Amino acid sequence: MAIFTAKQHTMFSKACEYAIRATIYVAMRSLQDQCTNLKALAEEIGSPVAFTAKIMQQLVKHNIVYSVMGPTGGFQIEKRRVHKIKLSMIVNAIDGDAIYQGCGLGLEACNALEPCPVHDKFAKIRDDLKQMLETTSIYELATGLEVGMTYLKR
Amino acid sequence: MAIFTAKQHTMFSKACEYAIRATIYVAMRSLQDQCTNLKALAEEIGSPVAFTAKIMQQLVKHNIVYSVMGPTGGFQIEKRRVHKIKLSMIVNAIDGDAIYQGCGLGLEACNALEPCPVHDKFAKIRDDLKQMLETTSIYELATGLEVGMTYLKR
DNA sequence: TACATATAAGACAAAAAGATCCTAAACTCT
DNA sequence: AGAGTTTAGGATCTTTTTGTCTTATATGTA
Ligand code: FES
Ligand code: FES
Repeated sequence: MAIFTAKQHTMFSKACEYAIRATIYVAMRSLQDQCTNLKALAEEIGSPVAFTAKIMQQLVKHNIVYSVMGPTGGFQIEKRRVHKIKLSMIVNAIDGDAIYQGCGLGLEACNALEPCPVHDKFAKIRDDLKQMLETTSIYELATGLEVGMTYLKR
Repeated sequence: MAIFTAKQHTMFSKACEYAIRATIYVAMRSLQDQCTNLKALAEEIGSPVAFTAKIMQQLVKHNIVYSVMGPTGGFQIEKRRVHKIKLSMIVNAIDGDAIYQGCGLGLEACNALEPCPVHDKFAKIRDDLKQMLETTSIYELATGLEVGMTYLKR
């Protein structure tokens, strides 16, 4: 029937996954005063080039990275801003805030006064996720990548 | 452009949200030795009837609930099984296990030996979520609903 | 200035998710 | 047995997500 087969719902959308990977890579390059062009970026994070272009446009609009057109152009982040960019900013720009603010069972809004059955248990996880996303900077993620301890593709 | 506008990626798919709400409601009714028919169920959890039918079919296939056809028929759970049904069983049946087993950045598989940049921070959240889903029974969620402390729709 | 190269933007296409509809099969009750 | 009710299952439709392609715009260099 092709419905309900081999689904794999993930924490973030594909677009958001690419966005986070892209930002980390651009950040690492930016810390070395290097601009990153689209083709190289997509290659390094293992994402489809044209789709990545769309995502980068969004990140530019949300002031997460800036872009330079023309030869030698590409995407970059001001060095002094790298540590100010948190994961939550990227997730919010691409996926919205439902993952760390919304009701786990999809009710109109999470409301502790009229909680859904999973509210207490879910809110704990969700708040931890929110805390993690809001405190984790791209800087710390980029440095791990720079020293070869972490990977952006398999 | 209609792309990248007002997205709200959630923890679970819509189908999974309905599945969890439905199972909790059917469980509550089952604890009162009552069968629940599709129309009433969809009404109580605020879900589209036909779509809910598809979801219930999946839950039946995965032995989470059983169904009875014909008048006085509907969905039910054996009383003694209610406490054995964990949230993880429903999530796994509908959304798969990626949410609590997969890599947060969408890499082929989560691998601590070749971790993605967010692995350490993400694994902590994900393992807490897994633990929560695997230990939370539908029984405890249904009892809160029964005494009117929790709600399945707004 | 001309040319090459890079991103921006919009249209378009394919696949998956979300939702509906219709017919078949099972069951209850008269 | 027959009528009415309820779930099962397949086909179909719509919307969103994912992804591609083509053209415009900006910029560095000869
Ligand atoms: S009401 Fe559902 S998570 Fe708070
Ligand atoms: S490798 Fe990405 S979460 Fe483990």
